Amino acid sequence: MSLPHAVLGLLAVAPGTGYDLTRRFEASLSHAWHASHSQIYPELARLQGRGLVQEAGRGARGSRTWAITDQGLAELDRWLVEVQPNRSQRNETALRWFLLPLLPADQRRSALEREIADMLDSTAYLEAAAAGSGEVADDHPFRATAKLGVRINDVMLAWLREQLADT
Amino acid sequence: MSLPHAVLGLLAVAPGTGYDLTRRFEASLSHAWHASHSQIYPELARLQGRGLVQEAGRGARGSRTWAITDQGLAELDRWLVEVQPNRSQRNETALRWFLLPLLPADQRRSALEREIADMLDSTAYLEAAAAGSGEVADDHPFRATAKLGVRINDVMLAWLREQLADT
DNA sequence: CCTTGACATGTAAGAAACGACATGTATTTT
DNA sequence: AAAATACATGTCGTTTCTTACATGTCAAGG
Repeated sequence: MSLPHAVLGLLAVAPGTGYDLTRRFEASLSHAWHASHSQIYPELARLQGRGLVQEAGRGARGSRTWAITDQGLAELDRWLVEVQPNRSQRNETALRWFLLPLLPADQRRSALEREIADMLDSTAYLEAAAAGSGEVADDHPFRATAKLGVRINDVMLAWLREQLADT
Repeated sequence: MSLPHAVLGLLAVAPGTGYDLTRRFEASLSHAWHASHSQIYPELARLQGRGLVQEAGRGARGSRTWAITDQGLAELDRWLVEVQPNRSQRNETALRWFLLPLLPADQRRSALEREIADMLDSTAYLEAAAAGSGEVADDHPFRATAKLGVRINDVMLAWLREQLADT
């Protein structure tokens, strides 16, 4: 169960509201861990109960800004360093690519074309992130990861095009 | 919910028992979709109820061999071609890599070293699969996907080493 | 002969996640 | 001024997943 550590990680970069975290999950973590607001709000309450986050102020529209505590930072470090990683994954795209060879050639081609189109969208998005567009500029700690994403996408795109050529 | 289609996909390659499918999930699908036997047995029963798989014989130790039906193949194709892919993921490794920049340098280095070691193991495994070791030899439909896995691992390994050098 | 390990199938309780419901405020656009 | 959109927080029923429990067979090695 990685949700609490994903939330702690995002709050370690900057404090934020539940709403804000929901968007950051979509924007930065979408290729790693998915969570919706209906998970995030209860998780913030649990983390507060454990003393790992605290309210750092209230704003307009009843918003509550959360910040990670020292205990929370310690827990995040402990998890990253000491806890045995769970390498199991759930990635529907990977499953689909795996099963693609089972399709007849014409259907396989159109499926591959859809995947290529989606991959181009994804790459455009990641390249913007890797360039640091708009965001916190150069101190942005996740720049390197976005660059990795771009490289992986390049490899995947080349593979998809090979598959299409071979079909 | 991709579990039923993952099971159908594996049965489309070759019939098998629940136990056998459990191992094939670990061996072939571990980088795409995780499922344990306690999910697989009930899922086979549900798929049978929908007419998508059928019992293809019984063997020693009370084993039941399952095969995909024509209806099952049709459903699998339909899902691959018509159903809108769900691009959300859950990948703890990706989450960890994403959060790595938050660690102090010395801890980050040791975490990176562990990741590199695990990546080497994974690559060795995938290279064997891509070469078609032991398995169904050249008609093995998932060879191409294993090759993609190897290429992605190469990119990830290079990135990890860069990160380590930069830390 | 006995033990260990791989083969083999299930169930059940609890945790996690999803999708829909529910409500309200502030800002921007028409 | 009104409407639409973005901001904002929550809950609830259902589905899905995990972990542990439970049981039994067959083959190989000591």
